Amino acid sequence: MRESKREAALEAAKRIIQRDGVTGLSYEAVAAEAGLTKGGLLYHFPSREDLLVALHGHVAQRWEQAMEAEGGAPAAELDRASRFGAFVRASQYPDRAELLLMLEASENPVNNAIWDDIYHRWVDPVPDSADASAEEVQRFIARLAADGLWLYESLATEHLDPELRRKLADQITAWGAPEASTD
Amino acid sequence: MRESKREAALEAAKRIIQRDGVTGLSYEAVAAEAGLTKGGLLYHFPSREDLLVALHGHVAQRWEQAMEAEGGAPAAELDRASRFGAFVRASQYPDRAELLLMLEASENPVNNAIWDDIYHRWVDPVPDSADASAEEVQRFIARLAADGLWLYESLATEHLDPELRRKLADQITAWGAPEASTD
DNA sequence: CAAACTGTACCGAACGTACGGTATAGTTTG
DNA sequence: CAAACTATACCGTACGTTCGGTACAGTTTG
Repeated sequence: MRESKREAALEAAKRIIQRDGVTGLSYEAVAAEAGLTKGGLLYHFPSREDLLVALHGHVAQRWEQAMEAEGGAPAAELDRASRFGAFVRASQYPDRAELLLMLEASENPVNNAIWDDIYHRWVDPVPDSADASAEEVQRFIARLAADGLWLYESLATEHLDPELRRKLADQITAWGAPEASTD
Repeated sequence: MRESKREAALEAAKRIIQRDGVTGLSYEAVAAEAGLTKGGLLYHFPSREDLLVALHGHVAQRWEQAMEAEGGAPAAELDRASRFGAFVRASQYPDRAELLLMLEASENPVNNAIWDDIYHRWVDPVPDSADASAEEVQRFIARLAADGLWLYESLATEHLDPELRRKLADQITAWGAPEASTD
């Protein structure tokens, strides 16, 4: 048991957030869920803030791992089309905890940076409004559609039919990679 | 005639949620913001749950009013293209409180119904996966892109350039209404 | 007509509990 | 041995909720 229930605590914290939202995240709840005591938790995370920061890192890392699994490689090793394809495919399987945490992060620069880093690795920067070509606009809209799919699946009580979901992902991917123009 | 502070309290609650999230919504905070006392608030909203339900209704109504303003008429009086156009244009100006509340609602059937009603009035139903035509898929993706735009503007620290934002909205609207251009 | 009564809209203080955090002493495990 | 815990007790505060009271407009009734 040496070397830590820390990971277990973070996984438990993630489950609690999925179930009860960020408000439900208390030391006692996490301790009960993870099978350790409040004292043990406080040993790893001296304050609730510390727990939250660690949780952002943990969940964000899992998200990037999911995209890497879809793409078969880290972002840096993929061309733009494959990178975007992995991003879109991963958007089919959202995690409620991700959405809740990203929202929570949007008001906190430190946590926001955690998510921003990953975003910057996987999606193109926002085009300049002045010299935005039709193609750039189309690619950005495809990215927004992927975000929309992700949001939809996060919020909707009833998930989309897997077949339709795949159709949507394929079409969004196609629109996001006009021509075979790689980097 | 003595003025009801009920409406003022709901507006105050909305501001508090925008600023501090749902967690920040306490009787004391709302009372201070709305200029009445905790006791007075309790008179109108006997429990925190009651306050939240009323707030969902209030904010959702404001959202629909924004879409009606964009479309120039209630959803029922608009054809599909104009309806979707109003939906997309309204998506350019998101309200952080809306996102937070929609998220909160997604776990509560009563509150969820409030938002669902409006959604059903303004966007097409999800296509059947079996007989989904390419056009239906395209329209649904356009709707997802509008949601993505809305999410982006809700979360991003830096808002999009208004010119680019308009370009995006126009293009999304065009994709959402293939073969028919009513403007 | 006025006194009594009713309902609505609040105020203000208090209560109980949950929670974040502290403290500390003991126990397992690599 | 030291890191990684367990177990228990405690403190202060924030918050939801209860409750008794106030002010006043309108309605009823002797």
